[in-house]
Amino acid sequence: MARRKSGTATSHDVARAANVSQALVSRAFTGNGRIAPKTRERILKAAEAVGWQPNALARSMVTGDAPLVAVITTRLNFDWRAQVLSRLLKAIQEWHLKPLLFYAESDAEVDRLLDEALGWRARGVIVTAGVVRENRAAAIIDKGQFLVALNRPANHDKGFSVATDNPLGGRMAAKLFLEEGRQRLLVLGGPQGSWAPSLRAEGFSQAAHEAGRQVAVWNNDTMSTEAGRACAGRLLALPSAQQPDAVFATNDAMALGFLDGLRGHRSIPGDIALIGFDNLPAAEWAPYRLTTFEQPLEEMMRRLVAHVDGHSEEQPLQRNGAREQCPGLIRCKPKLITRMTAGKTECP
Amino acid sequence: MARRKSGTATSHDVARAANVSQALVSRAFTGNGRIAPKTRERILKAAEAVGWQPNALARSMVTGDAPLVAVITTRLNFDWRAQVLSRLLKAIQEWHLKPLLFYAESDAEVDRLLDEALGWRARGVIVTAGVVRENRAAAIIDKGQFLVALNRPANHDKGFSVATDNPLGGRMAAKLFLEEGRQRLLVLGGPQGSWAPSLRAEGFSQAAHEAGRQVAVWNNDTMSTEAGRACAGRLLALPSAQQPDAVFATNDAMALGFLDGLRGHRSIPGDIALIGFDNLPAAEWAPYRLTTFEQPLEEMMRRLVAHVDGHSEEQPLQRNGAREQCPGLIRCKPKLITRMTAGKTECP
DNA sequence: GGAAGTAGGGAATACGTATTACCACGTTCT
DNA sequence: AGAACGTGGTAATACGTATTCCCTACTTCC
Repeated sequence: MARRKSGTATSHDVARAANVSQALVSRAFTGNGRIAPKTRERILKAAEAVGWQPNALARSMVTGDAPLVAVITTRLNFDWRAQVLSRLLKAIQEWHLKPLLFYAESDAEVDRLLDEALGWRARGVIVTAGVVRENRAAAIIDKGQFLVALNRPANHDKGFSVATDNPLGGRMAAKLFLEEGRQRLLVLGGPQGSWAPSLRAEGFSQAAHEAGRQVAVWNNDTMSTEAGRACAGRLLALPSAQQPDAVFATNDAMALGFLDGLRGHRSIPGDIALIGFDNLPAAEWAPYRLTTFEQPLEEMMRRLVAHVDGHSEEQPLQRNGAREQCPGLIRCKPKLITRMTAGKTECP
Repeated sequence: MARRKSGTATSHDVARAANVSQALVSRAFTGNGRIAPKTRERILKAAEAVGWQPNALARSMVTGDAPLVAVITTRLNFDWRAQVLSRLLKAIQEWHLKPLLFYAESDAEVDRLLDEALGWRARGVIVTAGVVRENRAAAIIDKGQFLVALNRPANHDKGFSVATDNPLGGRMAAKLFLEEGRQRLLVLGGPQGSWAPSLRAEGFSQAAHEAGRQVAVWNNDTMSTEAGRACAGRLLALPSAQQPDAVFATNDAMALGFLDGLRGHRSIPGDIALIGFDNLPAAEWAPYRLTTFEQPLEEMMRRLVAHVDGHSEEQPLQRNGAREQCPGLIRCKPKLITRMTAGKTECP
């Protein structure tokens, strides 16, 4: 199990090479104590020669603070996750923190991974996949670390959750359909108990109900393109009087598959209008031209990292107590990207 | 800068709570020394009560071995990178290592990030983006750490490179076109000096030349869908006598954009056959049905991690000295996925 | 010219854990 | 019964760095 015990140089080696004490080597690299510029220069050169640089582990131990952030993620198969992770990594890097990644195949693994993350004494944990059980959330926060959940509940009073304003997105989609005069509304939802997709569907349904329209909801366990294609088949099998003329897919993957399933059978947006969610790159490709919502990833990451760094004195844009049951929730407004599948005045 | 100095519990606290020495607490968690099962149980319970678990940093320091792997990555915008990273993270996790991610926006940043990675005394570095300069590679390997490059050269005698057999893929594509009787061949290449795309293009050209065919190569700086679409426009503007009837795109992103650019103007594969590389999820979507090469990611990751863990006694499948100038190169065979755009007997 | 102050640098210690050396005690074998 | 041995545990030390406290020598000011 144990590897090399001492192959690498230490600050003492550098000290010896530069004819100074080890303390000075440390000072040369941290810039904390008093040191003459000339000797500092000499030490840096000696370190270069020896091929040494500060051991981040030892440094973290003595300062009692490791510049690490744990990030819980999962398979990057749905593209959206890749978009999130990409910008998250960039934001973390710009904050001069190091992301330690934990890959959770299932929600059940999250607990164990959180424990491992705690073991590294990271500044905190960013959860982009899975569910954080309340007692685990408490364990993290009670130790003074932070907990940030992305598009999911933090499950703790002092937890922090950054999310798109999902209900608002749903309401906006419904509003657009109603303005177009659509009558029979359908939602392609996520799994039972999911957070973001359910809130999108709820917002949509609520706005539709207020306008006196009924809404059908079809839940999907995977939210994949395959699921979207299956929904298209299900729709085509319906008696024509019951067929929806407007569909709100709670993510783009489903919307794209749905479009493919309808291709050749229905005209879009003539027969059926469609709105997605996420604005994946593929949404603007020629065969799709999908009207969808862009989540303000830049803003979300900014707010997230701000909280990470203890700047949690943020003014939450909107807090609402009852419905989403998450005190530390920051919601960012989604932006409608209008393309061909909905919202355009029907062109010749 | 400095955070909490001592908020968290230590093994001494646990020892006190369980009425034992600190050494026993350590033994209870590592299972290394002799300890009575009964007291071990008691200690574990005490730790649970105190809310303590081993400090991975301190542990790494004393054992002289941190179970960390540095991973250099970049923007996950081209989907392919997401596929790679996803499986890489999974493989690393299964190996009980922790991936420390470094995000490089440009090749120039890689040097600095490698230094940071060295600072964490990781077991080694996995490079999936950017270029490793030779002196940096040497710095890593001379310290006894490993260096693995994915689909790029390791730039060091003892470096290790896991890649698809890119030239083979190119040759296979050319062979398929030739069997179909295609006459005018075009390659959508990558940037000047790129590694994998260039090898694919070279393999293709070489096989074509052996059969007496000429090959045009169009280089693309970004290899994005937009670049592919631009190439389609360029092709359509050509005099019809010069228009290619077979195109090998060195990645799927370009192939997909190329298809979109041709849509409505040319019939595929009647007028033009097309082969891509990577087998992105979108390649099998209804509007594309792209014939392409799947890279054996599972195998690549397995070999990669095997090397990471010091099992570098691997028998390289194929080593070739001269052409690719990389002694520790492992090449895995790409797999042709035949769909509509090439290789099918043209169906009614 | 002496006193006060300051800059530069060294010795020692702490961080939290794993591990080695060592000790006490009970067991087994002759 | 005495010796050899195994078991369960403790004290002390090392890992590599940051930091505190202290000392020396040099500057500056009256």
